[in-house]
Amino acid sequence: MPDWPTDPAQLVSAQRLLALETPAAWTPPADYLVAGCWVCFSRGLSGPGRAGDPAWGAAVVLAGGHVVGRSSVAGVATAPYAPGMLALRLGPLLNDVVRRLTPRPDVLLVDATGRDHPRRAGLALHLGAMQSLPTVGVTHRPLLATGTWPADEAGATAALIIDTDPVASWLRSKRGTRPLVVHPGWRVDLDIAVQVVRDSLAGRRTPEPLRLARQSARRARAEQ
DNA sequence: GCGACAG
DNA sequence: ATCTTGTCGC
Repeated sequence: MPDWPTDPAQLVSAQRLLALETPAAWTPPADYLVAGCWVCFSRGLSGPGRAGDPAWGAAVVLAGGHVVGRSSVAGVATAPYAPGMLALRLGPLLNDVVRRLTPRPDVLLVDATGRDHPRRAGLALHLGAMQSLPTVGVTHRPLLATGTWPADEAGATAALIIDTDPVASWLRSKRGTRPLVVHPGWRVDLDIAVQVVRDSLAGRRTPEPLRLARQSARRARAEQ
């Protein structure tokens, strides 16, 4: 496995190569294991931050709605946040958390974009490629893509496009709440990405693997 | 030139 | 991103 890029020029170059790759499409098996990963920072931190910011990462694996594995780690951010460069800030820590995760999930949810990115290679795609793991991105809003919201009905979707390319999808995960953005990641296409997120909702707005990973990361922070 | 900009 | 607080609608 190659090392995680450590400077902006290296990341941009890695993203350009990543965008050209065409790995075999993945489809979920019956009773697949779905994981989520999350990073949280010190309370009160605001703005883009900087390299060395204390950070806590966690990942949770679910099987049929039950937690079957967890990992968490205390570490640091490796760069300030900049749009299109999130992988430089969070990549090494998330890579570490996911590497320690057992059992190995079939698919991983990441709070980041995929093809909705200046070089069509957001962190959800990048993390999956580094881990050889199918990934799905879930964010509150698009990075570059545009599209109107879906109907206010649970499960409704609407296209998010860059130029004419559908790169992500709005998904109304719960009626009466803001829709999520679902991003196909490594080895996952748009329809499968939406299916995986719908499968993991458990009636809430936020997919259960991400909600539990966030909870786990905050718990790790509280123990410091 | 200006604003917007995953987390 | 993170956090609190308040307010509204069911």
